[in-house]
Amino acid sequence: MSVRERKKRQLAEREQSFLDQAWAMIQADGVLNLQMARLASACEYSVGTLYQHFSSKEDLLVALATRSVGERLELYQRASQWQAPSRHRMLAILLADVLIAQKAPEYFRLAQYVSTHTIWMAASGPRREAALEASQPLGAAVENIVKDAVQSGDVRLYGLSARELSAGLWAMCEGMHSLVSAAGLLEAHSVPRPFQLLMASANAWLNGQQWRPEVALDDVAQQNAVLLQIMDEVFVDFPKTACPVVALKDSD
Amino acid sequence: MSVRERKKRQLAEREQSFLDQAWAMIQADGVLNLQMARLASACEYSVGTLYQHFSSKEDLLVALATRSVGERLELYQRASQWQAPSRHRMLAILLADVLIAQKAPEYFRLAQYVSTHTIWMAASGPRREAALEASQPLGAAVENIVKDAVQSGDVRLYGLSARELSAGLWAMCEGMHSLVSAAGLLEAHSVPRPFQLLMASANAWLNGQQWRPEVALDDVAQQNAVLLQIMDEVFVDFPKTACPVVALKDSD
DNA sequence: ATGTTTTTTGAATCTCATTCATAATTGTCT
DNA sequence: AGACAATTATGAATGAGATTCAAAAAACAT
Repeated sequence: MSVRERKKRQLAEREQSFLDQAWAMIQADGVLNLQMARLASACEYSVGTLYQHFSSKEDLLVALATRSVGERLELYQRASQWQAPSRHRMLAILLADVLIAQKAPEYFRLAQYVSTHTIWMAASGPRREAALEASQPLGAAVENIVKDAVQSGDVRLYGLSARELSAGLWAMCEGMHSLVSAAGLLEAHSVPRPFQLLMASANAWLNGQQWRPEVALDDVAQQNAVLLQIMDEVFVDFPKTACPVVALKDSD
Repeated sequence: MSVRERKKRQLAEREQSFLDQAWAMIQADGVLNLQMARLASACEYSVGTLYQHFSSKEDLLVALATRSVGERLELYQRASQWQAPSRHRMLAILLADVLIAQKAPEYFRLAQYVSTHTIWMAASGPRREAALEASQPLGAAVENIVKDAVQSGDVRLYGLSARELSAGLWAMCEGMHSLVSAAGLLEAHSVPRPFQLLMASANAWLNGQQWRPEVALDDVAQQNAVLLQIMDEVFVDFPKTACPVVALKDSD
């Protein structure tokens, strides 16, 4: 019966190669220029075969976004498992997203594009299910931090669930990435260094939740120190120069 | 020379009628099903004429999003000019967006779709400029509140500009609307009543900024009271039943 | 070896956005 | 008014690309 298995595996492999290729093409030319026929022939298959895997282009895009959750998750889990105060771990989650946005701007663009009602609804039902399923571990990683925080008395839930509590920060993070990716918008509103602002704003939110240890809003040095510490201890493999979040007040 | 004037006016009127019709069609069938040819013939003009106004479909969508800023602005200005503590006025801004999202869900979907890198970049440069320009008054309305707040000692800027300070809340608001419009996402993460959560989270952020008068996080009754007051005094013309933000803890 | 089922193929189809040569209208000048 | 020029409007034709599906190939079963 291992024939069945092998078949299935080969199918899955082909699907991955389609996605690999699609990702490469998107990174090179942007989502708008991805063409199904081009993709198929780049993978040395026919369009028909491609359509056996994905019911439509949108379906493929959702699959792609789903798959690339993997890298994000890896960083989230590092943050979640880091031996440090819960508050610092929450900041590490935000920083993870910032680093990804730096490293692969197309990642967030794709995620944003795909979660648009228009595109989202054009994907197949099962594909959407899978995408939601894949995002669960991300939520779980954050939930894990929140639960630790509650347990150690760093924060109180006031009747909310851990997921609900973190949703505010989630929204802030998503929102800032959206604003950033709308070229010119933040500049037009005189908001430079959006990611630094995100971190500062997250600190305000955490303070507002009375998430210990609280940090003085004007103590930029301390806030930066934490971020540098995260870079040193959690995201060592990222160049510190690629971290656009430190130093909100002085220098550049 | 009034001939020139009349011409110009008629041109503008035609453009509006295109946008009116496009908006109606989008509300009925969604962005995905808007067809340029259909739109043109519904307006009793040829496609060519339509293309004299908009360089592409994306261009039209951006124009549409730009125009519908108007209604939003009207609500923002009410919030901005309301005679009430600055903190309440900030909440009124958020509530304005929630009310619009309730009344015309397609508004936020369109805005989100349009601010996608993919669509945004496919619009013409001047159109993008105009869109950014049109969003200025929204920013100004908020900025106005922040400045009042600073003046009356309700909040401190700590070296940020008024716009920068408000960007965190802006991101949170945008982000939550994005999350909401990705069907099933919040449900999958067990986050019901996102708008209530948004308001609660905004309160946390405001507290974190030490924005006076501070509010106890667990005092749901007081938080609700403020929202109801806003509905009563600022958004009287909206049915209170259409306000999905009150009562986070009990009832439904 | 032969028939049957499954997979793959890619040319043909279909849907639209976009263009542009032509027609219609408007404006100008005598 | 009529003749010529400039501007606008038209919609059939074009083009780009997603999607389909009848036919061919491959895999499988007997």
